[in-house]
Amino acid sequence: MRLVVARCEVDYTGRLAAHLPMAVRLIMVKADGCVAVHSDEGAYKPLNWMNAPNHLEEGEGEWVVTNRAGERLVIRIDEVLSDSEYELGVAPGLTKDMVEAELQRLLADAPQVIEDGLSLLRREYPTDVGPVDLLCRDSGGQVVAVEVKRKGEIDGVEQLTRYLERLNRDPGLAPVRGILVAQAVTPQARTLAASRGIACVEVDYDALRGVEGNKLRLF
Amino acid sequence: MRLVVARCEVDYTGRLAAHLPMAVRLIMVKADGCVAVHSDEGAYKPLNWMNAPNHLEEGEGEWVVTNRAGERLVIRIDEVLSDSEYELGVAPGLTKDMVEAELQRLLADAPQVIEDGLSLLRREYPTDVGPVDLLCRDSGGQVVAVEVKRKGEIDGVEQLTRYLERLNRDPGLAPVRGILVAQAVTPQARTLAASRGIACVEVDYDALRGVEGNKLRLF
DNA sequence: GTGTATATCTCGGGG
DNA sequence: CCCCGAGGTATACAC
Repeated sequence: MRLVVARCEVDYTGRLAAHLPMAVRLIMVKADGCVAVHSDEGAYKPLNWMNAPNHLEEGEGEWVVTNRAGERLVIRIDEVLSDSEYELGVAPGLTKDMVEAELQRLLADAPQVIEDGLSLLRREYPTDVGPVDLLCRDSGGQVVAVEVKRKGEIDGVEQLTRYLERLNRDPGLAPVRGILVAQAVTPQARTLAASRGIACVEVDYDALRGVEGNKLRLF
Repeated sequence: MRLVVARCEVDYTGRLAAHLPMAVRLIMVKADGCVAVHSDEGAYKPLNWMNAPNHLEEGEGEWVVTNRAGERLVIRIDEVLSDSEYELGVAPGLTKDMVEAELQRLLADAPQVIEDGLSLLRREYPTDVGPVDLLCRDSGGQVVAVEVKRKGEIDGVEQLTRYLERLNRDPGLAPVRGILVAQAVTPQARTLAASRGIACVEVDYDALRGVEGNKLRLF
């Protein structure tokens, strides 16, 4: 990884046009060739960047980074304050817990938490507008499509609505009703869901995780 | 900005739990106090991070960053390979062109490009499910809701559908029809739109920009 | 490759 | 503060 601290000016043209006036910034060039320009605030987003794969041409006081899509990042360098290279080597990857996939798995193992008598037919049931998180059958035999979210917002209601629209065209499944399951559902999402006959259920994932959750809470 | 290259191990607990095994990585600490851990690939996303405002406690071989929300980033440092500080100073911000806001402005000035005879009633017309990009009237006097996107995809159709649902409850406006305007509309979005009576219009933004566009193409 | 869903999304605006 | 919408979103995954 190469780290250059320099007074520079940056222009990006591609999906949009962006200009960054002359100032001291950090330029990162990583082992995969990607380039990022950072200011002294904001942990997450670089001001400008160009992902790998790309082509970096380092000229006199001007770097030009281009990619296959015709995007172009031009860094005009006024003064280099520091320029160092570090060998980071291959890094083992990041592991994550408690993302939606795990919540979905926990709910798939215990659908009765969502509604008494609910049983799982299939996870990730495919439709032509995307996969339904959980396809279930209720105690009365009706098919139920369940959309799992950490936070229940409007998007989740829209998504579930699209699935129901498709599922209800299948005579072998219809009539299908929908349930949005989340830790918390926003009032707007709840309203929209109600207007479309979609139920909202809030579940306590900490409780759901049970023993696994106990381990996590020790942190 | 402080740049530390170190062999370290990182754990984040908060919205989820994430673990990053021991390896050499770059730790950035910016002037606003935010912390980011980068590997040697991927321009955009840090592996782990904690935005400002936060509290950084630097102990013996272990940094602990916490924030108000109770999130916690623990960096266990095995070996420091480099540790340097740079004064970047205040930086002027990034300016952008050609984002949706500008496209919307251009279309607001020339609604006839969308459809012959179309005239603008209001930009950002407010509804209780969000603002409609352009509310127009067509040559026959009917009200038309226009959703502007750079790329026309399914969520644009959903968004417009929500607006139409509300607008058509207003007897002073109904019946309102919808048009999705974009540089390109995906077949899926087009199909969904058709099934809901929503028209799709593709416009050439380069032509729309006219003189401004000529300037941009000189890059 | 396109299309779809997720993200510790981030970031900004409005009520 | 929550909610919504946009992003050069990035990233993973299925078709």
